[in-house]
Amino acid sequence: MNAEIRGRGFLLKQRSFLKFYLITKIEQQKGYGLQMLDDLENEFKPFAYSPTHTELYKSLHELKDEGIIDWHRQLKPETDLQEIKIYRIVDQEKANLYKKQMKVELDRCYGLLRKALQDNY
Amino acid sequence: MNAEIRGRGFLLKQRSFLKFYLITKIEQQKGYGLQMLDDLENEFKPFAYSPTHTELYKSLHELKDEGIIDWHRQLKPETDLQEIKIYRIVDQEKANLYKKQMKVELDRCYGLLRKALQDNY
DNA sequence: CCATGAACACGCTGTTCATCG
DNA sequence: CGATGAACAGCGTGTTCATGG
Repeated sequence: MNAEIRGRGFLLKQRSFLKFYLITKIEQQKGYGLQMLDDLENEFKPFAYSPTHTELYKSLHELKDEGIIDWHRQLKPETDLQEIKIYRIVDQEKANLYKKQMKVELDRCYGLLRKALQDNY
Repeated sequence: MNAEIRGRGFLLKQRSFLKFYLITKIEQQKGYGLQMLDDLENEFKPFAYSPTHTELYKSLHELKDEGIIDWHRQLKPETDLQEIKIYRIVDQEKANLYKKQMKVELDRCYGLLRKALQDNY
C-alpha cells in the first residue's frame, strides 16, 4: 500500500502526486482530462512544473483500476460535437484513504526539504 | 547548467540532492565515503530516506568530473591498514555556485509541496 | 485542431557483482 | 569484512505516434 505511494526512496513520485491532485479536482467536478491538465499547468507555472498529458491519463487510468474513480463519455456542451470524458469518485472511502496516505508522504518530503535548507545555509 | 540540476520536471533528482549535501559535508571535513553515508542515513532516518552507497559514489565522481572536489588516498588512522579516500573542495567558487543554484531548486520544490498541502486539505 | 490513448525510448536509481587491502 | 567501484536491470516518465470526432 504505502509501497505504492512511495517506492522506498527519496521523494514522492510524480504519478502519486498527480493522482492525489486529480482526486481533489474530481471531487470538485473540474471538467475533463485536458481541462484539468490546463488548470494544473497554470497553477504550477510559478513552480516551473508542467505535467504532460500522458502522465495525466496514466494517472486517471490507475485511479480507475484501483476502483477509486469512474467515467462516462459525454458530448462537450454548447460548443461542438467533441466527445469528452467526465470523471467521478465511485469510492469515497478509498479516495479519502489515498489522500490520507499522501498527506503523510507529503509531510515527510516537506520535512526532508526543510532539513536540507536548514542544514546547508 | 540548471538543466543539470533540474531535469525539466517535477521534483529535484536525488543525485543533485546528494551532491549538494556532500559539498557541505566535505567543507566540514566529514571523513570518507562510507562514513558520510552512515551520517546521512542517521540524519535522514526520521524521514525514512536511506541513500545507497552506489548513489553516493556516483555523486562524488560527478563532483570530481565537474572540478568541484578532489581526493587523495590515505590509510585509515589508528585502527588498521584500511585505505580510504579523503575529499576536499578544490574550487570553492564552483561549489558556492552549485549550492546557490540548489537553493533556488530546493525553494521551488518546497513551495510546490506547500501548495499541495494547502490545496488539498 | 481537440481529446484520449498506446508504443517507444531514455535516464535515474537500486541490486548485484567485482576488486583490493 | 570494510571501502570503493563497475555492470546490470527495472521502472518512472517524456517524446512520439495513433485514432476518432
